Amino acid sequence: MNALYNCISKYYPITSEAWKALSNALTQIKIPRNSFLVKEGTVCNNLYFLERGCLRGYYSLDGKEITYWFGFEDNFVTSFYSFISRKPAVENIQALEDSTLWSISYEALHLLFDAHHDLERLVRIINEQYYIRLEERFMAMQFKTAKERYEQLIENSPHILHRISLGQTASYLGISQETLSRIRSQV
Amino acid sequence: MNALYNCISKYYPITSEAWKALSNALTQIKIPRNSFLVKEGTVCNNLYFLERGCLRGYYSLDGKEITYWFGFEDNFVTSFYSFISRKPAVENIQALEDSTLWSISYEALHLLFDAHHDLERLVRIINEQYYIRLEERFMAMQFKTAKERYEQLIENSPHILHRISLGQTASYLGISQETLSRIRSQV
DNA sequence: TTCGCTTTTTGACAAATGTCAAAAGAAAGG
DNA sequence: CCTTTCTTTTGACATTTGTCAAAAAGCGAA
Repeated sequence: MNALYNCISKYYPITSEAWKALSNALTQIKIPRNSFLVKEGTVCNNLYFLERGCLRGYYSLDGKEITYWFGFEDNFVTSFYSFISRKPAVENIQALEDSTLWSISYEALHLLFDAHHDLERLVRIINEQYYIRLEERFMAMQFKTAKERYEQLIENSPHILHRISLGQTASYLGISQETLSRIRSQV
Repeated sequence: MNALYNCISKYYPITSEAWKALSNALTQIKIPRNSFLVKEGTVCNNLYFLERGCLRGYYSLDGKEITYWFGFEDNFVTSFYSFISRKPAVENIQALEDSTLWSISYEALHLLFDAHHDLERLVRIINEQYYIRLEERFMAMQFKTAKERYEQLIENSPHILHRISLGQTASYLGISQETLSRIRSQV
């Protein structure tokens, strides 16, 4: 639980009462490689913190799997749309490695919000940071060529290249596996 | 100020004290067509609510203006990255029509957060909804063809087509004006 | 209406990327 | 060590989209 504490402290230092309440509400879960944390069509009722391992989020489109996200250590994870709107998820989240997470339910989290203004602030701040990251990715997707996006990935997230297969990385970049293979051989 | 009250009530009904405090912190501003609400290189110190008019956000890239966002009535507006991180904005926000907005400063907003848990919750919830919208646009950009994105725009935001020029709409969709013109003639 | 300006459309061609199929390479299990 | 399976690379070609230039259409002011 230390990793989580350190992680949230970087966003906003909550009081020790708030931390105590939060840690009491958390459950540790371990899932094996290839198993699912979220399945499309079901409501995602939990917010997770990924302590160890690696996950990917993907959509099914015309029989293909399109990866839109990877999660590594110290990432918060959920089907954001489903968790917030309480509607069935349209995407899957799957473990790419054996993974250890901490889990809190929607209900428990919102009870904590009522009791601890602190915690709601923490989540507001984390949300904002995740919004900014998404915005950056959106801009890159709209304005940059495949090659530029690949170079940006090397720059910003080199770990992806080591832990993720080419096909899934290509999907994440919004290009075909063959195109990524060719870009890579140019550099 | 009614429009704002109605708008936020749809997200989360705040107490009348919180509303009183909020409305006291707001300033009305009116800006003429073509003037700037945010200029790149400057820190955006305010969060705005657009009561009447129309705005666009754009980047300058290789001498071209790339529009990434339009705002209409009942939208919250700011350079999110700049407002949150307190760093200079990389984009511009410009009025496309004479516009009326309500403005609150970063400092005032955060003082209100301290005093009214309510208001912080409201903003958390609004942020979450805006996150979901961005996520949807991101998915469309990654997975859909220009034509599909255009059809989705007709479906979701037909008002854009009436109030925005073709060139700016094309930029918003991430395609060239010529391509959009050709797509339009096919349908 | 007519002139001048802006926006939209069209054509010709180039560049980027996708698709399909096959070959090469790497990894895992017996 | 060999076989099987999965991943990556390569080739040939199709499709999508971009770029540049010019024509056409729309629009406001005199």
